[in-house]
Amino acid sequence: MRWNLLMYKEYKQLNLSQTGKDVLEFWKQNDIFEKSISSRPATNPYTFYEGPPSANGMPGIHHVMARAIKDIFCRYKTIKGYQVKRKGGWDTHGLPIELAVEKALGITKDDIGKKISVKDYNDACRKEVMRYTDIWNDLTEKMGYWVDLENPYITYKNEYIESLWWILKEFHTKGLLYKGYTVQPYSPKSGTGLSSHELNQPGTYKMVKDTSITAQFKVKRDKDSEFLFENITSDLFILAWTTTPWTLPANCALAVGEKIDYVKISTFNPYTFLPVTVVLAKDLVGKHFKAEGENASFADYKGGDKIIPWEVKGTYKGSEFLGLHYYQLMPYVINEDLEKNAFRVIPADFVTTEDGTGIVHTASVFGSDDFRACKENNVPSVMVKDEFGKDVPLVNKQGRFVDEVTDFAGRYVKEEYYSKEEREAEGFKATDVLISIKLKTENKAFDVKKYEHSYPHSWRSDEPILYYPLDSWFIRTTAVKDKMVALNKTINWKPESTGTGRFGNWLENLVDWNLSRSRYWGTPLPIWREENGGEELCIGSIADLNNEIEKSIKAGLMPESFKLDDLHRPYVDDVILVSSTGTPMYREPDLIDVWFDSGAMPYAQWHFPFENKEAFKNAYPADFIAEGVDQTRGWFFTLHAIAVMLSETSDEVKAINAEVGNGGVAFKNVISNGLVLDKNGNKMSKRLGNGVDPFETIEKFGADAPRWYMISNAAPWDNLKFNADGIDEVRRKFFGTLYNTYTFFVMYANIDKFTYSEAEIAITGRPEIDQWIISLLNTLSKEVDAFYADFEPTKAARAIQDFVDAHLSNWYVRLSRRRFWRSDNSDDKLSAYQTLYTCLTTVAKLMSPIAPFFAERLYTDLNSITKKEAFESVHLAYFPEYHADLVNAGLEERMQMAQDISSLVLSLRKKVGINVRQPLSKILLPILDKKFKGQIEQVKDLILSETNIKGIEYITDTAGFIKKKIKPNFKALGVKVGKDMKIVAEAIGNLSQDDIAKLEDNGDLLLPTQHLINLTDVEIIAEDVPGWQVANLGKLTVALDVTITDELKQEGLSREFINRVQNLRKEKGFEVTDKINVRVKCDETLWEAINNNLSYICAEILADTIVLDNELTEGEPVEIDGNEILIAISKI
RNA sequence: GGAAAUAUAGCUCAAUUGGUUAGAGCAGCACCCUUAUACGGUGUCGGUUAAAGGUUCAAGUCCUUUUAUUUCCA
Repeated sequence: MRWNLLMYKEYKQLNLSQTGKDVLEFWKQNDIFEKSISSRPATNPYTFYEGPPSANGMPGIHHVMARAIKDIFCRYKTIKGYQVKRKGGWDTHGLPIELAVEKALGITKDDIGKKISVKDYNDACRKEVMRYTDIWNDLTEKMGYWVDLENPYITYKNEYIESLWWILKEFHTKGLLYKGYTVQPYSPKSGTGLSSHELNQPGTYKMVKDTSITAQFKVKRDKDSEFLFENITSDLFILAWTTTPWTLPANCALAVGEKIDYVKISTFNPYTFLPVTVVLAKDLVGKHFKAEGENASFADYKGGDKIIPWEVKGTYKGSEFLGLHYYQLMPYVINEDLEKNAFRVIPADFVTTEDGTGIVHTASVFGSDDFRACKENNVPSVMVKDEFGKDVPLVNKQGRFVDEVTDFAGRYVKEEYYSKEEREAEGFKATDVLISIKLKTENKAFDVKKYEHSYPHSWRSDEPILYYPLDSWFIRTTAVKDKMVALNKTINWKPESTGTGRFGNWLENLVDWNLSRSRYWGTPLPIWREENGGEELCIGSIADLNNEIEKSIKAGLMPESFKLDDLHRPYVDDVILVSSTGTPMYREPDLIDVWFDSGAMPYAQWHFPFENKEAFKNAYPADFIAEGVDQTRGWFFTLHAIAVMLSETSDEVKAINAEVGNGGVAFKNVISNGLVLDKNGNKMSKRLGNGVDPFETIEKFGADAPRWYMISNAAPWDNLKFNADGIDEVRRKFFGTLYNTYTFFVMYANIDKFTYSEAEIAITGRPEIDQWIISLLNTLSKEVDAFYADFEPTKAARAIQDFVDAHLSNWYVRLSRRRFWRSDNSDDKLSAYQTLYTCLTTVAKLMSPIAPFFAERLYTDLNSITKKEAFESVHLAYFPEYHADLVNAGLEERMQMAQDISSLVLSLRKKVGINVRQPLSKILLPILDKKFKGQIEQVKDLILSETNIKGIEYITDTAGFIKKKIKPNFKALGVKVGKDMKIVAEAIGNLSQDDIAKLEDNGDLLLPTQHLINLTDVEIIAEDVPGWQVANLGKLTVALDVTITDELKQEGLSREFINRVQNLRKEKGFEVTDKINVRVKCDETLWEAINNNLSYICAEILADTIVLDNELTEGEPVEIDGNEILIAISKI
């Protein structure tokens, strides 16, 4: 490596991995991240919220993706001049952590408090939760994600919890926090609920044989149901099937599918032999009726006959039944509310016609679907009052019927809950069987049989679980539903569909937020209650709590020495408060949903409102957040819900919202990014072993290439199929090209000692090609700015990549190379340096949000020599300004023409087999319109040098030389002729060369179809020049003169010779500035060619002399035009 | 079962928002260029735009139904 302080750094090769490490060190040594914040005015904040990761698992490559997106916009806003503080955070509570600890300690949930104290358990959780912190921090650093890791918020800290309590208290005060129940899997034996995680344990579901009943629900005859009684004489029943007959006393509704077809059938009850008419799903008739009985004689039927006659009396849609009332099947419990609002038909989306009758018996308290359906339709539950006057279900917590169910009082509802002896005793019958017998005799059962199905069992006791209503604390989110929906519409979602669809629909169907979790490691619910549930106190701060504790101590309920240092369980459970009447109040034992922890981070990260009110105000709400789409109902929801509710309940938040002009949202812009799949589109998982290790990837490619690959390949919200080959492609194509461009620049800049110390040459005074690339560069800056601002990083990356590859490297540098070689220090050369320098530094800035390392290296390598800007880092610089006056559309257009024409000429050369080193005399260009010639003349030199052609001739069609083609412009014509398009298009296609000429002369033409068309309705191109080699692209047509004169031939040979000498120079390792002498042994034809172009050749190869030496023996043998020659070169 | 996303060349993506011969890159093949040594150029190979139906003068694009993959919820 040649390197001194005054020279630009040159590298042997592109090594992004090493670059990453070097730049990281540079950032660390110079506190660049801190400076990127401190150098921006605090009065111009841009707020980003970091969704806290949980550090109890290893990070994967998808974390690199998600965090790259966050990083991009933070860096972008920084170089746009905003102060972007980003506080890191850790999500530290929750089930995954508890499970990991249970696994590590070899215990189950049941052992907590027994084999291990809650204290020891929680200490283990506290340790576990930060287990991978170092690895996460390492990744954060290596991937270049700038976030404040020094002062993160941690959700288990007392201050954090205190903020959560404050929020809960605000909600509680306004009646938005209440105790209700949900139906959950419950094990009567162990007396606990089972989490969905526990239900997903292997072996939970087992095949069992249960008694199933198809029950007859008698329809009340009234004006709503009258239509159903048409043409029948018997009583009318709805058939509903259940595998849990014990839930029938609690029946409160029947659910139908609105789109399902149902039939009404007259027949006889098989147990009572009474005539009945029943309703069931059309598709299930075959399961309940024998084909032989259809339309059999009703008169001939005798009770007990095997074949029971039946007849279809009508067909209905489920929707027609909605609102029908029926008589309560087992009327043990009844009250006014039930009388009025229960025992009716409701719609439900879970009804199918796979089993049963297509009508579902619904007992709201014993099924979660049932519960939801009843709630949605405002059907009250069948409940009884307990000793405290509280509503409880018909089955108690031991799994026995309550006294009100007189016939079965005290009986276990499930056979399995009885002991083995009891079940084997003489005359024992399961409760389900007893219920069946009762219903049969009462003409309420249509069918009873054993049914085998899969049913969940408790992994603890191995007995079937019950779905059972359990106490839970809820946040009344439904109270602010409309506001949440309205405010969601003010949020900018990327992509939009997640906001309107997934999130919007979720809000439309909002239910109250179940906050309760029966665990140990989490934020405790700060609610204390009297034992009978009478008085209730919600604590909103540590001070409040201490106050209450003091009262309690005075009342003698707690020891004087008591002091609470940790708000977690078990300590907080030792707190017993005193009610206004002097009775003890105990804490509600639940923890709260961890999602509340993270959703409250805007407030709790600052310990608001206890501290940092200013900091909070300056960072509320977030301008931008980004997480995976799986957070839609997670973090995105909880942030939104808490923010909207606080905007309604909290005076402090209201005041701040008013001050900062916030309508009540927690975030204004949100990207929900997609998943990272493996290269075959499969989900990455530990089991399949197809995960990609982010550390290995970064070690191999550095962080920039993977970041650029992930961002440029697919929009963030599309799933990404991660393929390491794609990273390599990005490295070669984009970074490789940019690196080459830099290398090219510094190679000559170092030779010429270009340090941008000369005065700036006015852009308008620079050559056409410089003005062109500067024009494109400005257009690019504007586009990229708009893309970033619109949260479209993919479009930004693609635009930058296209500029670097197609325009900067393969056109600008390619055509400007000779300007850098010239040994004089003309303005032209200076222009070239200044222009390329500007392009490189500008590109560095534009790409810096996505590829922060390489951009840094590129920028600082250049800027540290020129000192053009005072910034020590590209991330401290500012986004390139857009100069509209430097954008020249006409210039861009004619340069595009030059590129197209060159490409056409090269393709013609290829077609006729004349390579580019052989000069040709001219090309012919048909003139398209008035400005065409002027445009081409300005870029003529570029075309000629690129294609090695001597001249351009323009031709017009006056000689009838050119054959033209005419095409309809459908877009323009469509508006004009509409339905006649077909005939018009055909007529235009049939126009003769003369007609076309007339149209061109007059500006319009009347078609045979009587439509008047003008020049804007069609596109006319010169298609062919008969007798010439011709190529077309769009409107452009190029004809090539393929005649090779002797003079051209000699020139061609000279260029071949130059090429061979240059190859030799390179082989011998000469510097590009070394001068040489050349001796050559060749035939006369070649020598004549060399001699005739001697000065040109010498200049090209930096030779002082070229001599013919037919005695030459050393030298290198090379081949030119089929002849072997010898060339010997030597440095002077 | 509900909601959402996606489906275009072997692979990764475009297609000016409805305008007529659906384009790039990669991979493959052939040739070429280069004092930027692997970036590039020219050509070649590759498509019933997931399927079916509809609206329209005109559909990859709009509508309906279906299929596949994925996610979230139940």
